[in-house]
Amino acid sequence: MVESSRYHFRLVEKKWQERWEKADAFRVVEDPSAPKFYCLEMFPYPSGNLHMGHVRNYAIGDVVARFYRMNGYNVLHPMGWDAFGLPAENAAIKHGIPPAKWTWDNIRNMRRQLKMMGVSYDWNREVATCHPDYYRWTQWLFLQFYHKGLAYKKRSAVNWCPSCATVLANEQVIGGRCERCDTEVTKKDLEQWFFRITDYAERLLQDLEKLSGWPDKVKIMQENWIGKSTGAEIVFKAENGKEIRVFTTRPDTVFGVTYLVLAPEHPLVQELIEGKPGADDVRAFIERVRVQSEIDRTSTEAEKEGIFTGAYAVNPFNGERIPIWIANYVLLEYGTGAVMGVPAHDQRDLEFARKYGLPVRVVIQPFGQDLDPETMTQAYTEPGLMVNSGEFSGIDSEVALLRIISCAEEKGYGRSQVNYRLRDWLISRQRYWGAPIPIIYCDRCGTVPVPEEDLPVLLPVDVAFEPTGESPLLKAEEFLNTKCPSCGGPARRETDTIDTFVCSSWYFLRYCSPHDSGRAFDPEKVRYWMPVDQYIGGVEHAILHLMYARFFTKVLYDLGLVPVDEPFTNLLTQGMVLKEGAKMSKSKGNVVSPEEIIEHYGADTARLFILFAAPPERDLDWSDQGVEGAYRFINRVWRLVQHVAAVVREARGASAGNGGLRHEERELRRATHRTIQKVTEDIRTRFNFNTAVSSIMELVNAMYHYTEQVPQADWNAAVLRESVINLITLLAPFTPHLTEELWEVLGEAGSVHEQKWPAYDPAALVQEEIEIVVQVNGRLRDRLKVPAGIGAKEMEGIVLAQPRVKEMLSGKELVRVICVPGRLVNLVVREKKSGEAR
RNA sequence: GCGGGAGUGGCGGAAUGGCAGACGCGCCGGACUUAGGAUCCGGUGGGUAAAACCGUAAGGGUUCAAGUCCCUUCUCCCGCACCA
Repeated sequence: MVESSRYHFRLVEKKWQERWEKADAFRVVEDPSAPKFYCLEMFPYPSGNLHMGHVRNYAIGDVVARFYRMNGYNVLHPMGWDAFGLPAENAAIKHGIPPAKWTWDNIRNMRRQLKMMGVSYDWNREVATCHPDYYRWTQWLFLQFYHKGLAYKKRSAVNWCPSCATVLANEQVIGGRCERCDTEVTKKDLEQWFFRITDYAERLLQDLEKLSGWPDKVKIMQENWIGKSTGAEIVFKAENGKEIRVFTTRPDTVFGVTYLVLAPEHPLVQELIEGKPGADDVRAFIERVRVQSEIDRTSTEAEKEGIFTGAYAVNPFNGERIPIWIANYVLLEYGTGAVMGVPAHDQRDLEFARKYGLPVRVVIQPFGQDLDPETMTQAYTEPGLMVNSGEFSGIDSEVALLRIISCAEEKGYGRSQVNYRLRDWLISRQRYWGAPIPIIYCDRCGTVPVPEEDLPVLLPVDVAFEPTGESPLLKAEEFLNTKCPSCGGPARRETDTIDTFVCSSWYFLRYCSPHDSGRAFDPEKVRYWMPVDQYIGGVEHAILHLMYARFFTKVLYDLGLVPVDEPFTNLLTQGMVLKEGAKMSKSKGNVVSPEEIIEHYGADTARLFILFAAPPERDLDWSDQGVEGAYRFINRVWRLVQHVAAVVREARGASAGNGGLRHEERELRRATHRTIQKVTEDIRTRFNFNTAVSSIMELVNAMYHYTEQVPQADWNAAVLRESVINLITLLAPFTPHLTEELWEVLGEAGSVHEQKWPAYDPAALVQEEIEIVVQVNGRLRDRLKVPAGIGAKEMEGIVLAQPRVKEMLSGKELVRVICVPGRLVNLVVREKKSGEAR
């Protein structure tokens, strides 16, 4: 083997990155004559440096993009920056760098790192959400929502992160804590802007069915998040005449109601307790619950606490007078903020009733069993026979449920009702580094949207942006004070900025026409490129980003702005990159820096390792030794090609056929074409890059085997050439620099990345002889070479004729023979019983 | 608690119901070499002298045949979590 054949990855990677850039190799334009493929990876927040999760995400995306490009698709593969957000402000506060500078510096560095990876992006389409050319259109979209009545302002108790000093959307509260900084979230009463995503709850739920290319896991998470429940709203009347609406999924249990419970914040509570003897105690209770943290309040383990208000209501179904309580476990935000207590048929209610000595009444009996309301400890929640329920007694509860709703509708004290857990999307943020909400407040005209021609509402520079809980823009006088677009009088701008999830809800549309200065996106180009054919990113966005992007797409579809109502046809959610079984983090000190790895081993090695180490959906444990392995493999390929390069170059134009080949060459051809088949299927149908790479490794092993076994003078140049050319082509999406260099080494024309993806030759896969397995009672007993393509009967004949098989069968009775053509023969035998022989 | 996913060599991981452990790492041996932490070749689940046999979290079942299908249990991970 040639000695001086070390692969100089540094020189090679740099060389090709420069050439690709110079040639604008991955630029793409609409081409109606070619099938399109939109390959998109979630764009990163420009935190300053790529991390291994990015490397994984973008390595996967690049294989997909390159694969489809080689398969004749016109591939859109863009990259950009989710560039507004809190870290820029926090860094600015800490280091005294303006957020804009910090962000743009980070973008520059991460762009450089991405280019080091050799990812095939069309950099002409790069977008950054913090650029006025971009956020102008984010603001424009806000206005479209506003005009459609989908953006509105309301006062309510909202989630507040004391550390970030801003409000959070419901989705951004994870287990009572801030999604970003893990601080415990509190409630604050504020007037805020919302998007009416609940109007789309049903469609967001229904259309999950269209997403056959999404993992079930993600769809289930969204389904749970939307949280549809069907039931009824029933109106109880309080003694003071006020209506108390309750939502229930079990209207069939309405005759079992023995009390009502309101959320402590329920607007009716104050007037209900007015003048009642225990009013002060109730007020004290409410105060106590209010200061309870969200976590304490909503934890399943938390003690259910309540207090009687002193007031009563009437059950419209049976006229019964029932006490009205308030309790910490009833949430104002869900349903109507009031529930009916049916202790016999709801576990929570039962526990509450037992604690406070409230009566328990059974109204549904299980078939063939008697419930004792005095002693039961488990609520009965299944269907059964209606009892104690007036005219509905004696019928099946599932039937009664519907009749009770009809009855309520007729008499006007209830109706069927669908309720969702999904809340409207709170998009105001009391922070600086975001797109200003394009709204102006005028004393005379009220809330006035900024006219479209006045966009963008520019974010002022030189603002003191320390988080105070109020928007820093309040202190920017020049920004704040403006003229009313309607009457020209003095007016104030809205000072809150837009949640960054809004910015990332439409970036995939902007990529279609990133430089269009007259509109958010060009409908014709969107029509050509959308929807995204393959979206790739972390599962942590399963709810937040992916649901918001779906919502945006649906709204824009309804506005006639885009032709699709789902943005992402196929979704791949990659697993995390771990080190020693734990998430990489600075505090654990187990962070592996992509840039260092690339400098030490090269981008191809980093990419290959990360694709080979685990299937993409699974978590991947970073292994330094595994990286070494990938590095070795790349050098092994390099040496192999160097070794055969002269012969392969000579053989240009020769075509390999099956005729007249010796055994070793037929085997090599077979290995080549089997690999083409395997790699193609692994990439296209399952994204199993790990097994695709392993099969390429097998091909390399087979080629080494050939060059060792057959003396160089006897090498079949055509067969060898076929192998090498295919090897390089198959490997091209994984290790683009190495393969491009080898392509040149072999003197091939053009770029390997412009080659047509190979198709396998079925004839090359044909074997004359195959090995089959002989089993006796399912246990492996022998292996046997038989001619390929023979049928079951012939196989059976050959096997039974084997001396070894005859020996194994002696003294036994052959009961049955199972033949799986091409695979195995299983002989089912049993001991001959002495009596029945012959 | 509810919902989802996963348990396979020393490790990462392969296996349309049909040879468990492909490929890689690690380890062992050989070759080449002044040298090898480079490279090439071979071996490598346990067990045995060799077989037999035992092995895919545990237990049961279906089947000629189960890592794969069904039931029960355990463990771990993820999501939701008083949702009325």
